Amino acid sequence: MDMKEQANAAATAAREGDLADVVARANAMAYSTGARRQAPPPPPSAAARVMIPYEEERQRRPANVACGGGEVTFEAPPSTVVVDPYLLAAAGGYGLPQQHQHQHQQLLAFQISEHACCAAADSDDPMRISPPPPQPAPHHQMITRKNDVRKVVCIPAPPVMSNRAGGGGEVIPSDLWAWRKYGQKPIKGSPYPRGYYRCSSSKGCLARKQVERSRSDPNMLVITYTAEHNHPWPMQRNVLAGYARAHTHAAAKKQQKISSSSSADNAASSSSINSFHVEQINPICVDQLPVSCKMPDSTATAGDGGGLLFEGIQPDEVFAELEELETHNNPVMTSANVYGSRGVSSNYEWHKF
DNA sequence: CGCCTTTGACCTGCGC
DNA sequence: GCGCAGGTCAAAGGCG
Repeated sequence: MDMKEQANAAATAAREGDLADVVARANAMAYSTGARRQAPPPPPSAAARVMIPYEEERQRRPANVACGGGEVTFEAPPSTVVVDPYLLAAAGGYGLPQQHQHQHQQLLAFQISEHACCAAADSDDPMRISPPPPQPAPHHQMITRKNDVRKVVCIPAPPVMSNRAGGGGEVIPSDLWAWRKYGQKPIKGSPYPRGYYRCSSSKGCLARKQVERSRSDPNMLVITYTAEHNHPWPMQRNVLAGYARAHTHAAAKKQQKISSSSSADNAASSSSINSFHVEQINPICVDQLPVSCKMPDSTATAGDGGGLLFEGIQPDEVFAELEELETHNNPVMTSANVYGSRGVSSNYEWHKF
C-alpha cells in the first residue's frame, strides 16, 4: 500500500469512526514511509499527533488531514487521538527482534511527524492540507461530548496468541501507573475485546484506560486514557503490591490449565496471555538493557513492579511531562524498555539531558 | 487480608 | 419508547 492509499485508508477509517484503525493507519503510514525512504530520524522534539474530534464533525465535513508542526489531524470520530513519539518509542519494538527495536522505535517515533502529513500533502484525494491547527490543548487532551478528557495512544502490540483467537487480554506496554482491570467487552465489528482498567494506585483516582487492538492491524494496540490521576506517580513498591504475586502465579496456573486441558475455550482468559508474554519477554528485556536502563537497585526487581525510575520527570502527569520534554532542548531518550511482571503494569525509564 | 482477574448483570447514552 | 452497544458494577474465586 503506498502512501496515498494509506492516507485514504486512514481517512476512510476516520469517517467510519474506527478509532483504532485511524491510529493504526497513521502509524503504519508513517512507518512504511520511513522504511521506504530510509530517512534519518528528526530530533525527538518533533511531536506527532493524531487528533480526532467529535463525531458531529465527521458528519459535517470530510476527513481532514492537517499538516503542520508535525501533527496529523483527522477530524472525524469522537475522540482525541494522540500519537506521541515518546510513547511510541517507549513501547516500540515490542515483540520485535531485539536488534530491530531501536530502529523500530525511531521509525515509529519520528516518521509520523516527518512523513505522515506529507503523505496527505502528496495526495489529491478529498483530504486537504490545512493551515497549522491552533495550539493543542495541554497534555494532548480533548473534552468529549460527555465532558471526559481522553488521551489516546497507539503503540505496537505483541502478536496475538494463536490459541486465544478473538480472546481477551493484551500485553500492555506500561505507562507507569498501576491499573486494575474491571471489565472486558467484545466490541461490535472488532474481533478483539476491549479491556477496561482503572487506576489502582490511589483509591480515589478516577483515571481509567481502555485497551484494544486495532481491528485492521492487530499489531497495533490502542490505549485510551480517560480522566486524570489525582495523585503522584506510584514511586513506592508497595503501591503495586500483589501485582506480581497474583499475576505471575495465576499465569503459571492458567498455563498449566491450558496445556492440560483439551478445551480451547478454557484458554479464554486474558491474564494467561498477559503473563505468558511477560514471562517470556521480561528476561530478554532486562538482559539486553543498557546498564543505565536497569532497575535502580536490587530491591526493585522486574517482578514486583517497584523501583520505578523516571529521571528528570516530575511524578505528576505523564502527558504533561511528555509535552514538556518536547519543548526542552531536544531531550534524548536513551532507553525505552518494558519492565514489570504483568501485562497491565510495567515501567519505562526515561532520561532527560 | 488485600490484592488481583474473570464474567455475567446492570446501567446509560444514542440512534431510529 | 425501544433496542443496541458501550461502559461499569460486583460477586466469585485465587494468590502470597
